[in-house]
Amino acid sequence: MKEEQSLFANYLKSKGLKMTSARRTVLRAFIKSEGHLSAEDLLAAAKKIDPGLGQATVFRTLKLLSDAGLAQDACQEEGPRRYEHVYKQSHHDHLICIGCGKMIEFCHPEIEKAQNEIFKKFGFRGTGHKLELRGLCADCARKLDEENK
Amino acid sequence: MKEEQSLFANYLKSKGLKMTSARRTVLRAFIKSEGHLSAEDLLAAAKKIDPGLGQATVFRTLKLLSDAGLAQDACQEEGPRRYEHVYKQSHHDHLICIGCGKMIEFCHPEIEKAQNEIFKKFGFRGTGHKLELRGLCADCARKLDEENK
DNA sequence: ATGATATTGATAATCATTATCAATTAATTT
DNA sequence: AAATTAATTGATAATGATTATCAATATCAT
Ligand SMILES: [Zn+2]
Ligand SMILES: [Zn+2]
Ligand SMILES: [Zn+2]
Ligand SMILES: [Zn+2]
Repeated sequence: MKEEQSLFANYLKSKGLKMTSARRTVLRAFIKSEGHLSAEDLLAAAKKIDPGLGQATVFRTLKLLSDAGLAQDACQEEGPRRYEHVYKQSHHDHLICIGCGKMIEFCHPEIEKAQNEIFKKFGFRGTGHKLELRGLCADCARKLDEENK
Repeated sequence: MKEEQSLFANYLKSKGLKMTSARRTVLRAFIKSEGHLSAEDLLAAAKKIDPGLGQATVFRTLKLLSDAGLAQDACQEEGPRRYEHVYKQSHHDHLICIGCGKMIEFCHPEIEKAQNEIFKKFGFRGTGHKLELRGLCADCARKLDEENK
């Protein structure tokens, strides 16, 4: 928490940007948050700290947090963009049930390794990736089978 | 081509929907297309066949093609949704340069295999996945290094 | 051909995000 | 500590992509 604070502060200073109370508010709300949250979610959380906060500021600050390496956009389901913590957070990918929306986070080392091979093969300097597996969870698969019976 | 025609016709019939000239136009334009195209792209192509075609129809038909299994949405870069052929097309994933936008399609069997393991591990019935690797191509990496020199 | 129903294109509406801008605030310099 | 400079803010308008609405039209099983 304190660490994320100073990481963000350093980032801002390095870019000639200012640490403001609005940004502190958004950062605090983001740090307290969990999972994948949209700008709207974060605005709601931040307004509990400062009701006067504007929504544009949340969009702007979320982008800064992303540039600063504190946030990254999580799986791109339909709907608004969603962010999650990246600082001190282990990398993971997402498995989503297209029936009920349930989401599972996982990390598969071999996939990660294979991705590096791809980068090398095509002469790329890898910076990241997004992997999203989609399917039916056991419950939803069963339900579907019964319906089609 | 003829095959995609009849696949689509069958899909429509199975859903109680109608094969119309507008849908035939969109399908023809889609079949002739290559790569990843947006609704706007497809509208432009389809208007060359029938200038009176409405854009809403393209959005609607693209969704139908997707439901029918002829199209799927390709990598989700910023901007509008993009579709690509799926019928008789081998599966592939995408490698994108964040510098110049260059995109490479690849398929890595081990990644595919590992994904099936994940599905099994969590009791899912897999239906698909989207993997997007991001990085700098050799050219862009070199340019960046020189700038930061 | 007839009738029931799906479809069309035009248009308005929606949703998420960005741009604009005058007033305010933060960091620097005196 | 005040003045200076430039970035930031919140409100609001604008944008871009997509979806909803609806009266007129086209399709298809009968
Ligand atoms: Zn996650
Ligand atoms: Zn489920
Ligand atoms: Zn592709
Ligand atoms: Zn490049």
